[in-house]
Amino acid sequence: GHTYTTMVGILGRARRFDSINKLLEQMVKDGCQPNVVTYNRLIHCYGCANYLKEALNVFNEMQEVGCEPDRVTYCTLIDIHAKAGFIDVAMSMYKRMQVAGLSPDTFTYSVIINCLGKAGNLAAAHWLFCEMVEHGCVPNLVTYNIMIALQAKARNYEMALKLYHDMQNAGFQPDKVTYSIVMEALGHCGYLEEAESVFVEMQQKNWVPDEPVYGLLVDLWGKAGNVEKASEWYQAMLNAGLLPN
RNA sequence: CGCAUCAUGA
Repeated sequence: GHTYTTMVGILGRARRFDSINKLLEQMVKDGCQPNVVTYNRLIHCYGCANYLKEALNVFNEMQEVGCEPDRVTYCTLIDIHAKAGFIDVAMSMYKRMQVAGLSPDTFTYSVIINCLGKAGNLAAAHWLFCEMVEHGCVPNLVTYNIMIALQAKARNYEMALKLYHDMQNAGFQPDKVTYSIVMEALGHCGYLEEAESVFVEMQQKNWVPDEPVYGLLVDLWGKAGNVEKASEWYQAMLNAGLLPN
């Protein structure tokens, strides 16, 4: 049983779907019933290959043979559908798993929140953020980063900054991504000096700025019409040994 | 019980 499940994982990574199906036949012939993990791996492999319909078929099949989908099954399905842009399917899976008495983990919540936000459904994203807390699922650094980015994109800059502070109160140190999101928000507000001071703070915290961070500053100053500042940051990037994209 | 899903700035 274990060996078969392991093989399904290996073949899945190699995208050998025909071999997988043969293996499953063999497995059943040997009297080994595929278990939840076998199915979960199968669903994940189909999802990665963008065969979402097949993934859903596996989901239905496993229930027909009396194998109850678990938390990972739902998380995987939500994950692959959200990433492929099928938020409606992801959301209905979310509802289904709640009916089954399960709730997503922090990763899965983050994926859904991010996708809802990207689709412009900020209200739903925020609602889900609240719901995950109610379910006792603790937001982590990435979850906060996502929420800050969404608020910033919706131009709710004060809300973004509030979350930025909430995050620190919750005991999370901002990382490179947080700083870059905050800098972008400040820049779009026209607070370019503030954005630069965030850059300084970031370096004080020993974060090494990467190309996107420098690129952001070049872009912000450029859009503000300050060619000197933009060139300055461009030079700083080159001095840091980074190449423009 | 374990194995299996791993998200954010360009």
